[in-house]
Amino acid sequence: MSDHGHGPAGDAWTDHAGRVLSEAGFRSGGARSAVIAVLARTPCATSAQGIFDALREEGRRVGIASVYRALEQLAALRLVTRLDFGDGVSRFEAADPSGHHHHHLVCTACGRVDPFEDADLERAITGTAGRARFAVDEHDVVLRGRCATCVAAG
Amino acid sequence: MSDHGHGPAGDAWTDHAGRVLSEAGFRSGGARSAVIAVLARTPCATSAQGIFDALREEGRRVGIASVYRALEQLAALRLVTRLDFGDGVSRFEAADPSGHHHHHLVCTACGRVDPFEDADLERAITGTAGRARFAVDEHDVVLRGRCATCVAAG
DNA sequence: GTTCCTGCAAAATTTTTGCATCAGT
DNA sequence: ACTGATGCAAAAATTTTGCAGGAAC
Repeated sequence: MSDHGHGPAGDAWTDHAGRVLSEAGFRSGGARSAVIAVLARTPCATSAQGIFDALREEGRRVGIASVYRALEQLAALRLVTRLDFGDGVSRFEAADPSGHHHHHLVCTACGRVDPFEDADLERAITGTAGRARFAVDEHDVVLRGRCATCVAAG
Repeated sequence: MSDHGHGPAGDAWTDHAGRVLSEAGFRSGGARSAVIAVLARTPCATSAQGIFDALREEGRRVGIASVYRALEQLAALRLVTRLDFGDGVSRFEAADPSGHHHHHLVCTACGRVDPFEDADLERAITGTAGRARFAVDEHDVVLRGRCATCVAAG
């Protein structure tokens, strides 16, 4: 693969995250940097356990508590988005500082998660949010169904 | 209150649920009936613990395991919708057999959850689902922000 | 009477917290 | 040096499972 190690966020996001963190008064520790590195190269929602496993595989000895702490801080600073697909595990992904984002298709048969983007849907949500009696500043959309592979498998 | 005890689903839903359950070969036990009764009169997403508490308050001695088991069965039969607002607690609400449904506004300040409906949004989702490479049969939308009360409170 | 349902307790899972130690500024 | 960051272990919170007794059919 020529695109090795580059997720949707990539190095630009890594740099951005470091900048925001230091401006917020956080120090640059090893565990959090490692979590950021994994998120930067992960294309879509991963769990805390998934990040922990990835770090262990590359020989990095981190405590899973540090992974959770890092994710919580990153989410508070809006550097990562927290997602819930209803399987009892929180998932996380790097958040583009421009606000550009995608939503998710979840296969109810195999658990596969695919990202998708849809401008019409975003427009509709913007309209809905404008009419709501809440000051909306975030939204999540999850579509559930069967992926092409599972449909083909019967 | 003149509308005492009637949620959005009400008695019609209670009857429908009983019918679907018996057709699916389930017996009519006390715990599950009690869970159904609570769901029928609850206007919007509640947690298993909330249902358990409601039952205890009315003097019904149910095990929380039975609540979870009932909810799982009802969800499998599509009689209830399972929701996740990202706070680590699964929530449930009666599902209208017609497919008519609403989505949710969640206040990030006080935790309040309000339902809303939006035909434009539904249309957009239908369009998105049609273009997806998944066979979509379900969707969830969560809008997060601050409710009027919390906005007013500063 | 058989099989499912229920309640209680125990277990499993995911996430959070306490604390001594290490590292960044 | 001071203070935040980290790893480990213990705790907390939510959900699931095992099992004996009771209820539905």
